[in-house]
Amino acid sequence: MKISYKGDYALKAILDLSFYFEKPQSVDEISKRQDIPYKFLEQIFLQLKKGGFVKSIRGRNGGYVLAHKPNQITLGQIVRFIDGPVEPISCVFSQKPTNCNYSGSCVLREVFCDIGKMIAEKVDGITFEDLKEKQKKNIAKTKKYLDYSI
Amino acid sequence: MKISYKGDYALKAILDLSFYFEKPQSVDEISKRQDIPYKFLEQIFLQLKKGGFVKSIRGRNGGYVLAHKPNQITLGQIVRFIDGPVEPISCVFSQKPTNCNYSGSCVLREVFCDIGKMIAEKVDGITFEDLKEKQKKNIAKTKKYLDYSI
DNA sequence: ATTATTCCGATAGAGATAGTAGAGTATTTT
DNA sequence: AAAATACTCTACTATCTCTATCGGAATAAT
Repeated sequence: MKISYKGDYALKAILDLSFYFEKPQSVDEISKRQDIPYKFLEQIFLQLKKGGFVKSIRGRNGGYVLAHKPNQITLGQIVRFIDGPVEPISCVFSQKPTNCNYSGSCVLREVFCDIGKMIAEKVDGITFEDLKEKQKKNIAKTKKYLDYSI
Repeated sequence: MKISYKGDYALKAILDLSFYFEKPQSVDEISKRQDIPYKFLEQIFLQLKKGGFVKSIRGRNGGYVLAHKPNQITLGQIVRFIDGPVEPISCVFSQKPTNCNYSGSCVLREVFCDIGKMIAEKVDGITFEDLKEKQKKNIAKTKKYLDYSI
């Protein structure tokens, strides 16, 4: 698993929307709040919409909202959608027969398979509701004021 | 962590050498045994040599040998050397201050930090001695199976 | 001298990454 | 009706990384 800028931005965007479940947020607002290049974020949202993660409201006062509740979207779903499989090497998930000499018994493959499972368990076990709640707590702890009106 | 072909080849090469600790193996032999493009493997060995993982013997009957015993080389060392940090995102390991809005309390960073630690623990806890022994056992099993099938 | 081998620098095509540009469409407000 | 806001869509670019490949020089054994 390697998170690209695009993936990172997508996660931040979804997390941002999680704080405003019902109210559409414009690309411009999110771009500024999360410090993401506007035009890049535009593209990312189009992709996230195609993936069924967000819905758009066009026209003035429009923007994006989550297509599902934050507790129904996992970190893993977004990561996989944007950056592909979370496994560290293709032989773990590809359909093609491995070209290892000891294909059936490749010890390296076994290790990476284990690691892939560990990662998957982690990212599939975290929802954006979890992240949102955790962020709220973190913010309370650091006593930082934030303009999240909920 | 994302393992490239180069990284995969490097791991296979080191594992291969682990079976012949004292006897130099030529790039040609390893290239054939592990099904790795010859010229690519040449480059990889030069890099591994620079990194102090292998030693070379030039000229006829030359080749490469491990610079240390297999139990003193970990999977993590090679992966990091060839493919860089095992952490899934740069904000986890980079020195630069994060450009998160909530830098001190970025929940995404926390998650990826956790994952990075999990991966590091795993790859740093496995030596090529471990892999070698495991492979031996796997081969024995396969052989047994083959004997039965005859 | 011949052969086997490492050493080294250059090149190249394909694809990914991280954007940028600009015109078009939909909706609301005035 | 017009203006303002905001999403939609296609295309483009510049840089980098990945995965090699090529040709030859240096070294050592026979």
